[in-house]
Amino acid sequence: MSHADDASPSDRTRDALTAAHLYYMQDLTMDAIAHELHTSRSSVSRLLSHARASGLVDIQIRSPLDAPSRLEKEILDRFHVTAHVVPVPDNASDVDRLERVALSVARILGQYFDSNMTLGVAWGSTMNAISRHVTLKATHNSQIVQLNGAGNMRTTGLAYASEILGRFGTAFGAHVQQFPVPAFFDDPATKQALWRERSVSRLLEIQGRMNVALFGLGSPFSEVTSHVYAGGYLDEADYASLSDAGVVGDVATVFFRADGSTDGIALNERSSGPEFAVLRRTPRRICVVSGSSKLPSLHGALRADLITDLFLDEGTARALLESPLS
Amino acid sequence: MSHADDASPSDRTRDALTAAHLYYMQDLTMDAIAHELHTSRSSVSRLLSHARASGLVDIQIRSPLDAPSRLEKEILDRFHVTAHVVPVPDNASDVDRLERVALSVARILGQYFDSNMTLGVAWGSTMNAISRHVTLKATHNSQIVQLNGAGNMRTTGLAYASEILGRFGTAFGAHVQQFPVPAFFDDPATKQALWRERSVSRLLEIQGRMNVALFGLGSPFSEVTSHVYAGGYLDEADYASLSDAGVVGDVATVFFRADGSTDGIALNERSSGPEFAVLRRTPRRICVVSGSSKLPSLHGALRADLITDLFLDEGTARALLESPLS
DNA sequence: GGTGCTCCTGCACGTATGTTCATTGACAGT
DNA sequence: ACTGTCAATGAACATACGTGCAGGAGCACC
Repeated sequence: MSHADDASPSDRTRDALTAAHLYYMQDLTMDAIAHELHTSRSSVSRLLSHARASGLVDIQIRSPLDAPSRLEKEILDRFHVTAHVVPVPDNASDVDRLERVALSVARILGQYFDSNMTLGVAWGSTMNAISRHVTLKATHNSQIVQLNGAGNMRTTGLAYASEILGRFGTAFGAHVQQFPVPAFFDDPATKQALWRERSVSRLLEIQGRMNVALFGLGSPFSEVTSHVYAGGYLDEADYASLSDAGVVGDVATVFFRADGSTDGIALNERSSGPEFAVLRRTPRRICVVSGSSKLPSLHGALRADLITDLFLDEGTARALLESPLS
Repeated sequence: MSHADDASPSDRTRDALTAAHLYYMQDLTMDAIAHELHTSRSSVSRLLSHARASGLVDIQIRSPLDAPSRLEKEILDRFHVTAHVVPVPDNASDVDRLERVALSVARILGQYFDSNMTLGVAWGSTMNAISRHVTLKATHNSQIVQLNGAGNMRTTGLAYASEILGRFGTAFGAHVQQFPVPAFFDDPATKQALWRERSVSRLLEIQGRMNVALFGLGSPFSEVTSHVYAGGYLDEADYASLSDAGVVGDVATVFFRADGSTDGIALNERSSGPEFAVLRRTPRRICVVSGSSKLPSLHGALRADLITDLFLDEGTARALLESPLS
């Protein structure tokens, strides 16, 4: 018996594709598919897993526009951002909350990002969680650009940031543009000088043209400190100066006050993050928040008009709406 | 215990939506969802069924553009239409074939049709099969327009056509425009006269502006006769004239020859179907074929440039490619 | 307040699906 | 040719899922 089985390269993909067709479009059982494909049921199960994991099958949830959740509608009315409330039980732990919001975002992100686009991503525990779940989606001529440096006194941060960026990059088949600078410079002058370097200014230009920005929120003075504040990026003096300036949070290591203002916050002069003016020029600015400890920060970010699309867990959404009018 | 259960109208939808989120975006098990929603696992199963059936959950299969099936690519190269090959085992019966192709089309149709659009549909066994499976998709300000009359010597055909059209209409929440005329007039003059009536010309205008046309193929001289030829629409003389004229098939009761031409086919003067010129002005023209008995007809339709998107079963696709160059 | 009706629920069962594990065959290095 | 590595397979098992069924809540009609 002469085997005609030339296991061509993307042969598995081809099979996965027809299996997916048969399963999702024709409602065949895996057993039946196994029979049609002359293989075992287990293999079909695996093929389908593969199909889902590699983005061949795309499952979307489309709210019948007349019925967005009450919370999402109210947030739109009051803050003028498109909210996506992620259902999470109130008794969930903070890590659960983060993980589940991140998973949801990762699944939906593909709807915002496509070929020929540039995605700016920050780093931090939120971004890290998201990056660990992004689902594959093939794109062409697209790139991921790092929004702010991750170096600090102990490390260049390259490994950490590159890990996050890399996951986005491979998921989308996109080119990754790293930003190998410290999160904060010691001397603003150094930043100015470096910003004039062609290698850096090239990257800044890419940032300036990005189509989608994805970021979490930092909240320096909340119980649960974010990655930035735990990682040795700031010293006591820095911290004090933030407190004095009335800072409530940051986006990509750029700080802001409760009213959304940033003027006169000294640390921003030394930050590697994008000026908010740049961010505001980005058509889609996706902010991911989980856990109500970041509420003050979120209020500031909303005031500062940094957000067009907001992902948050149910509890935080409720808390946001219960807080005083703004 | 005071029940706060005010079973609001679209409360079920709301629940279905969160259940879908939890299931498809967060990969929770139905058990876990049941727990979070304070209900039983079975109810969650039903909620999810509901979510899928009512189009809240949308499952798409996206071929990673670099790997369309070999057949689809070859068809594109040779005939310049986007083919969608539906995998069907070669030993499947003709009804199976039709049913499975129809199911696939029904599932994918939502990707072609949206709000503010007009969909023209023909009738016949293929259309009937598709209509029985169309999945819900909410649209606004859209309409379904009947392409050709269905009346014959025995019936107005209204019930039959309206059944088909109606299913599309309810699936998309679209307004249905029926076409209450016979499939074929006895006297061309009657047709001319009627075509000048405002009620009819209004409908013809709608046809002229449709965004998507959906139709099967008729093949008068194949073993398996289509609905048109079995239903008493044509008499012996008509049949003979078609044969004499070298007709190989029809689209919406408008006939054509193997080379795609229609000139001088007398019956067309009496047909209620849209002139091919009208059809060709329609941006998307989706043709559904199952079973290789319709191959000659398909060839003609391709020559006549009636098709932009072609759905067919695997066997027919192979047969199409094996036939002589065209 | 009954009666019949429909719709919804949770249980229990059988089936469909995911996953572990031992086996196999292909391949590269020696 | 031997051997270790690796990916892929199907059998067997454990789990998750769909659905028929009986009971109960709501509601209209007498």
